[in-house]
Amino acid sequence: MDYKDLANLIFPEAKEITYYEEKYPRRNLKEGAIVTRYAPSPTGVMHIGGLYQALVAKKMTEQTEGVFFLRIEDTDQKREIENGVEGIVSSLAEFEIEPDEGMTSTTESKGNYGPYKQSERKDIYQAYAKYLIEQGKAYPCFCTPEQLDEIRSKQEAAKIRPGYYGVWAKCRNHTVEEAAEKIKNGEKYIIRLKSPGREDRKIRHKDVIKGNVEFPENDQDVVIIKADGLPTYHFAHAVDDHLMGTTHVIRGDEWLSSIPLHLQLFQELGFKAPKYAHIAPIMKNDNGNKRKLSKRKDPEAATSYYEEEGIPAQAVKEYLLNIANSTFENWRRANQDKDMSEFELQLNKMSVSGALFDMVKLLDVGKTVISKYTAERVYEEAFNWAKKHDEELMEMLEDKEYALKVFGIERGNKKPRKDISKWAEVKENIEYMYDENFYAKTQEYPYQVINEKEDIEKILTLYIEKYYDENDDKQTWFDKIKELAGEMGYAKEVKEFKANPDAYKAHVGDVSTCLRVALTARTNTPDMYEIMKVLGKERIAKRFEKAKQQL
RNA sequence: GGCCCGUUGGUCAAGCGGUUAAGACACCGCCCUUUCACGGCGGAGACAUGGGUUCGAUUCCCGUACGGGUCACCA
Repeated sequence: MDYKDLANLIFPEAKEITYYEEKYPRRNLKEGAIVTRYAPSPTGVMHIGGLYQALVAKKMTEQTEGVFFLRIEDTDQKREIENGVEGIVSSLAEFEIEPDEGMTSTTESKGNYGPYKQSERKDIYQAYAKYLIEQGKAYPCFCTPEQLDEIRSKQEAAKIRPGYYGVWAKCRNHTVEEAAEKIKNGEKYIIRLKSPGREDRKIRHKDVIKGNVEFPENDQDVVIIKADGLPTYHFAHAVDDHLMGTTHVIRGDEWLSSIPLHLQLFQELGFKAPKYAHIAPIMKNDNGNKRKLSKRKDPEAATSYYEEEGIPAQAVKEYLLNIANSTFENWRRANQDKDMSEFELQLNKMSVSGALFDMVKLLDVGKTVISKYTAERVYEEAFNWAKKHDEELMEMLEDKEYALKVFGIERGNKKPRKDISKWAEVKENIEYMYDENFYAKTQEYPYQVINEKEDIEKILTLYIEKYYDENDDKQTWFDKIKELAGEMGYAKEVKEFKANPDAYKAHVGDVSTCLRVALTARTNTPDMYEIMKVLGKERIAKRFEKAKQQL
């Protein structure tokens, strides 16, 4: 009996690997094209770190006319959650990160290198495991979990490196006959790699992001096929990425220390190893300690958070791109109207250590992004968001014509206002332009310099009766406020006031503020001329009446 | 604990042996302006630490401290 017989005993049904090698031919792509993937396990909601990886991977393939595919790593049935795949697919879609190949729903996929769900690739893994066994590079292990625990305890007690290797790898030394015997007796087993590595030797490797790294060789006889017949991550990674033609493995840096194992697996299987790019995680400051953004503790760790808050997907992506390559910021400033797909991301310029997530900066990106939108687009997005998350806002926005006027204030010019960073802020931002909300909620008027009852009353009365005309252009409109200021004995020019502060109680700016407060009950609003135009004289007059009553 | 990786202003970060150590966000001041924003100008603020190597170290080497990752029939 030889290895081949043992392999046949273990996997009698498995095909020759040449079958798969021929079924999945090399991809015909142009020189330098990157083939990479996003390969999550469907174990929970999508994480911002996953989105980050997917974004980077997608961009690299776009830039090189390569292929980006979505592979589902569901080899651990215990951890899988319901609708896990659906969640991943829809999250990616929400951020417009469309895979060229791979899963498109829980059950469907596209592309010629599938299945793209590992649980459906069992026969493939087994064929390659069989291939290794035939060559004596893998073997069945009959150790029970209890025995494994025992080994570990001994190792810990003796303060030596834990694991299944060297003299501790009992089943490694079984003869084929012994192994066959045990199998025939019905003993349970898994398949382990017979590692050719030695811990006292080093391997050097160049990671695309981390640069040169050095590790001891892998000497662990890791499990490659589990008791349920499915592969472990490591084995599936090697087989899949070989068959799918992956050129670059872009993944989280928690995998960096698996490099020796993975390289060894590729070596033993006779595959050409891909390039690796290990991305640093996105961190969070937790009482002075840095830690990974956690789904449990940090709401902003879930990609759904951004949709709920109404932070545009584009803002999230631009922020992420900024973390990836800080040169993005400069590029963005120089190319304000270009699509971010034109920015050329460079893997080797990515930071080797994890960046702290900065919500303030994200929101700033959001402001800039939204400030560039047309009123129409702001309306559409805000309305869509409101439909899902804010009924009151949705009702406000039902009158589209009016809403467009409101969103059109100081928008579309060279220096648009940057006052909305996310859709959840819209209501607070425009509320006062809606009479129903305005009258229901306004109790206090924050008058500033001009705050005496008679003065305010007089300003409001004079302004509406004598000065305001809806047909005035902006200059005339403002000149009239100056005239009003003059009539009231205030300085018509701020400069005049500053030059001679004792001659006046206040200046034209203070008059404006007084009007603004009476009109909106705030000190901070966009251009008042435009606001008045939108409201119309009648509504202005009504608001002034209320303001007077409240004095 | 072993093995890896890292450490430039509050945050994100340029930098590759000689720099006044960029820039962005946040902060402060000024200007512009009817106000608020926007914009412009300016300010404060950093190379973790100790040893080497070198004419010269933020940059190279070693140690220390701190942070992160990893040591499963999880990915």
